[in-house]
This record gives sequence, structure tokens and C-alpha cells, in this order.
Amino acid sequence: MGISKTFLPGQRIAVMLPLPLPGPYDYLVPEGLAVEAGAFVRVPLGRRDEVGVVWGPGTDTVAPAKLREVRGRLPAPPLPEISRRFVEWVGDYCLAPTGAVLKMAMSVTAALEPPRPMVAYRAAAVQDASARLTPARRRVLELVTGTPPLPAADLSREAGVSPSVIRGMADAGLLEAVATCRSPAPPEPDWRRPGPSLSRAQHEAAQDLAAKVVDGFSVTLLEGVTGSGKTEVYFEAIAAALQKGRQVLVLLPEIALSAQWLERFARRFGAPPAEWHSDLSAGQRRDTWRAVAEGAARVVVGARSALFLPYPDLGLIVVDEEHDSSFKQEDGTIYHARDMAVVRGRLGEHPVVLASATPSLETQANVQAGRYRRLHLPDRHAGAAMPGVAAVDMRRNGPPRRSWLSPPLLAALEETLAAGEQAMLFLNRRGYAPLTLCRGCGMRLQCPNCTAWLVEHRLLGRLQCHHCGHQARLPSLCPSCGAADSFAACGPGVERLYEEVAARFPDARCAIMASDTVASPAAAAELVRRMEARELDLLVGTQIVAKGHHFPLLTLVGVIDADLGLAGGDLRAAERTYQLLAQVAGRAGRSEHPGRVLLQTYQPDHPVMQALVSGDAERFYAEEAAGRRAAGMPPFGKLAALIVSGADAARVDAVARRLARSAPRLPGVTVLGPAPAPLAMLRGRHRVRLLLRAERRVNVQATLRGWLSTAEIPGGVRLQVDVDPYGFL
DNA sequence: AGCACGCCGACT
DNA sequence: GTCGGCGTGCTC
Repeated sequence: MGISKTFLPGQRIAVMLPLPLPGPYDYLVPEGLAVEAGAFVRVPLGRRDEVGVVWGPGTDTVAPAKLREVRGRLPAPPLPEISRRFVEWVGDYCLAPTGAVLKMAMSVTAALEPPRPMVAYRAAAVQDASARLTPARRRVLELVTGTPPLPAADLSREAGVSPSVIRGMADAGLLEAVATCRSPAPPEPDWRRPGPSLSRAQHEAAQDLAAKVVDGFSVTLLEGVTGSGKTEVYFEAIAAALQKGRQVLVLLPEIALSAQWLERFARRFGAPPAEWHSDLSAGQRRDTWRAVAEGAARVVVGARSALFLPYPDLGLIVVDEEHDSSFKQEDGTIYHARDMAVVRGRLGEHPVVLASATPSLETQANVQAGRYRRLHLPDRHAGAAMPGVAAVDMRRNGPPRRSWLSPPLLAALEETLAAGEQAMLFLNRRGYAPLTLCRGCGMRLQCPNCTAWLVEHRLLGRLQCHHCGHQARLPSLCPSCGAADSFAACGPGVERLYEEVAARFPDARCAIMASDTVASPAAAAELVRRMEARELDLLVGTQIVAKGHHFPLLTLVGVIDADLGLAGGDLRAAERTYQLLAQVAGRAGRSEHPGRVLLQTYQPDHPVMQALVSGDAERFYAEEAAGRRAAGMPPFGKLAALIVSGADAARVDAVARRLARSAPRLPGVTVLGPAPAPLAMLRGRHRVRLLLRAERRVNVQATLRGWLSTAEIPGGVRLQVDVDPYGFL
């Protein structure tokens, strides 16, 4: 890394603040302070203080009279230069203010404050003889003699006295407060431990990846069917990076649910990695942020936001399940963590590994263009066979009304349970029923804030909007026609499916798993444990059952509605459905027991179903790619979406039409819309979308900047830019 | 993002 | 006459 310039008293510096400002603000370095680029500083802003990062020399564009002095520097390691360049790069690419991106790298303000030493107490060296010794005080004194100092909370608990006794004793001079180091250094994963035995293909791939770790920037797609042992292979790359003394980041989708992954890591390296996700407590966040900044956290496993941690010496990033759409951040600063991981790797000059059984078309196109390398693991590890996949044609073999299990699936379930094996039913729909309507007048229960039905959740006894969090009780009378007991549930959700399964197989031990039925990561881990321990026969779940779990005795997977993801005009509907269903199917038969998968579909001839049944992914991808190429769509063309939103539909429309009129007219650029966004109303805001499609050679960011620089956005209307839109929301 | 200023309705 | 609603606008 380059030598960091030091700024001295009287000099102007540019400070980036974690706010959506157009650029850094200039400040003066005060007497007695020296700061370098990257230093965290406290600066005055208006009538408050903010913490920002020294970005470089002052920009000199602001009147000297406006300049104010830096208040002080925070005792945290400076934000590394690569992190700063990364923040800037992401902002430029996503058309987001740099400060808004910086905010993601400064999510833990407490971590920047001086590490607050925890106060612990020991017996005072000189006991004040005049202080009264009550029985409670005596117990405390006995406890603290001859042991290391104890925190007040532990002391009061163990002595069985109230915390005020401790405080009183400290005031009376009987106890002495000492500062202890709050968080001991995290345990270090040990790369020297022997890894598991690898198959020949795994071993070769592992050697290849490990060799890359010393080689500067590269991107490798590690492709292998579910169960082929990709994790063990990239663990060897992690070991190689650790051996070089570098830090490692592993990005996982749904990190909160990956208890099995964490176990495997701990088994391989003898210590857990540092975790980074939204379920951490404030204290855990603070400790982890600091441990990363100080280089003490060697391996971080996290959700997409872990990309913005202040690694001083990152040497490898692994993006597992790289095709997973949860890597796309959809609110605030919109970015794709997989793509930004590649950028981070280029800036940090270290390798990036993208692992998947069903790589995204983007990544495959990059392999074909020679930008990424590809390592392929052809077989399932340890001789397990791929499951046999069959389609159930619902047009001929469908279930009777009000039932969701077709005769073939029912028969398969019976066989599986009778054989003492486990089954999983997959339905990507939370709640009891996706739609509730009045039999009397046909009124449908709708969210007041969104273009979406309210979904009945019987387990919670509520109606819920899955987009804005709106909740309501199921009304007893129809709000439209006043009829009583007139509501009918339409279609299945996992809760309703569970009801049917429980009625059909009263002796089977069933459980339901959806993001709203498992309250915490611990609850999810417990369900997984029960399934592994054969305490369950049948698991009914949404897509969270699809991810990463390995259940040795699971031999049947039933997909209730394989067509579910194909509806709607999403560009990636087919690709995503294929990826999701292939992943679900991969849960079956991962050990010596052969597995089978039944897909209930009304479109057995659809390319997605054909690909799953035949196992011919190549052909499916080739056709999908050909279609995208012909349409000039990603990954062969570029897309950017503009979402105009606001409470007043007429004003939103007016802004969108004006934007369309001023759209760039450039060769290779097409602007489509305005059209109602897929969720025409979300959280009470009307949404209209414009789509910019461009040829690959076009600089989309420059085009957008030019276009939007002239745009006037009146109050009450918001314009969001989504470069490389995914969800089409 | 805060936190101001600013201009119009119900209170001491 | 003021307290207070949240709509625009600035912060180096």
C-alpha cells in the first residue's frame, strides 16, 4: 500500500461524511493534530458533530470563511486505502453519493469510539475499617479475594446481592474498580489442521485454487452439482490464504440460517469464523468490526454488507451460491454483492471464487469471454447418485379440488415414509393462502399500501402484506358487502399444505419451515438438527429449506408448484426458477440412499422442467443465453432502471413522462417506459419505471449522469437508480 | 441524514 | 397573541 500522506495543522482536508451529500466537505486541521488519509475524525456539521473519514487534500472550492476545524480524531485504525477506493467505485457505479456508500462501511459507530474498558472490581488494597460490613458485603468480599477482578454484573449475580450493594461498596472504598480488556482476541482458525480426504477431482480443484491465492487478481467459477463438495474445495483456498497471513471473506446468502456451514468450518479449522449479519447484537457488531479493522479476525463469513468491513489485508473472497438473488441489495444503495466482490478483488489484487451448482448467466458469460476461469466438479462426492427428477403433469394427474398433493406425489410420500426415510415438500409461498376473497361479492383482501393481496397467516392469526409489513385481523364481516363468514382461502401456502399433509399422514412427524415460522437462527438450526437426527419424517417449507442443508436420509423432494416463479414478465424468471428448483432437488439423496424428485407442473414441456428432468443444464442455459443475446438483454447488453415514486400518482406520472422526453438519444441506447413498476404501489407510494437498455460498449453510468443532471425532481417525488436491475421491483 | 427555518391552525 | 404541524433547504 502507498505511503499515506499526513495533513498538518492549518491545512485543508476533504472529509467524507456518511451522508448522502454530493461530495466531501473541507475542514481545517487544528493545532496539535495530525491526520492521514483514512483517519476517522469528528467534525462539526451545522450545529451537530459527525464522524467522517479523511479523504484527501481539501478541494479548495469552498470559501475560506466557511471552513471549520476538525474537532478530533477517533482512536480507531484508519479506513484502508483499498476500502476507500472501493467505496468510491461502488458509488460511481451505482450512481449513489459516495457518502451513502461510506455509511455502509461505518455501520457501527460505537466501534470507532475508544474501546470502552469494562469495569471490573477487586477488593481494595487498603480496606477502610470504618465501613460497615453487612453479610451481603462480606459475601462479595469473599468472592473477590484471590480471583481476578469480576465485572459488577457477575459479582452481584454470584454473590446473590443486588447491583446497588456493589456500587455502595465501591463508593465506600471496599471495592476497587479496574479496567479489563473487554473482548479477548477471537480464536484463530488453524490452516495447519488436516483437511478431510478429497476425491481426485476435488483435490485437483483445491490445488488449483490454492495456487491462485498468491497470484493477484483472478476470478474463478467453482462449479459443481449440489453435493459435489465445493465447500471442501474452497476451504483449501481459505487455508492457503491463511497460510499467507491474509484475511478471508466468505459471502453466503441467508447467513443467519447457515448453522451447518459454520459447523463444517469449525471442524475444518478448529475455530469458528467471525460472523457478520443483521442478527448480531450491538456488542457483537462492535467487536467484530474492530477485530476486522485490527486484522485479528482472520476469516469473516457474512451477508453482502460484510463486503464493506475495513479489512486491512484481505487476500481472498469466496461468494458461495453466487447465483443467489439475495446478493442483490434492493433498498437504499442498490448493489449486487457478487459483482462488487469482484471489484473488491480487483482493487485488492486478490482472487475471488464464485461457487455454485447453477451459475448465473452473467458468470457463465464471463467464463465464456475468458474473463473468469472455471473449475468443474463433475460428480457427487462419495459416490452419491444424482436424484432422479420426474415431472407430474398436473393437467392429467392433478389432485382433487382443495387438495395440493397429486396422486403420484401422494404415492411417493407413502412409500418413502413406509421405508422409514424422510421427505421434503417445497412450496415457495408463506402463510396459509396467497389470496382471500369474499364468496358473496368477490371482494379480495388487499393491502392498503401496496398493489398486493393480503396473505392469511393462520399460525399468527393475522393477514399480512409481504411487501410493507402491514398487518390486519381477518375481519368477521366482508368490508364490501357485509356478508358474514364469507371469506374463502384461494390457493395453497405452506401452512395450508402442512394442514393437508398432517391430515393425510397422521403418524408422520411433520414440521413447517418458513422465514416467519422460525423466529431466529437458533430456531432454524434446531429444526435442521431435528431433521438430521431423524426426529422428523417430513419437512414442509419455503425456499429457506432449499439452502445449503444436508439431510442424509432425505430421499424424496416434492415441489408443489414448480411453475410458481415462471409467471410475470421477469427477464430472469426461467433462469431463477431453474436455479431454485435445481437447488431444492439437490436436497434429495445426498448420501448412499438414492433420491427422487417430483415436480408438480402444468407446463411439463417448459424448458425449465425439461432441463430439470433430463439433467441437461447446458442446453437450457444455451437456449436462455441465445434468447437474451437476441434481445440485447443482460449479460449481452446492459440495463438500468429508473424508479420514480411518490404518494401523488399524477405528480409521479408527470415526472416520469418528463424524464422519458429528455431521455438520451444515442446509438446503442434504448429507453423503454414509463410503465407501472411491477409493484405499482409500494408502502403507499405509486411507482413508475423507466428502463434503459444499452449495448455492452455503452458507458451506462455516464449516460445516466448526463440524462439525470438536467432532471428536475419536485418535492414528494423520489428517483431511484438501479444499475443492473434484478428483481424488477 | 439531522436540524434548521418558514408559513398556516388550535390553545394558554 | 403563541405553540406546533411538517414542507423545503443547507450543512465545509
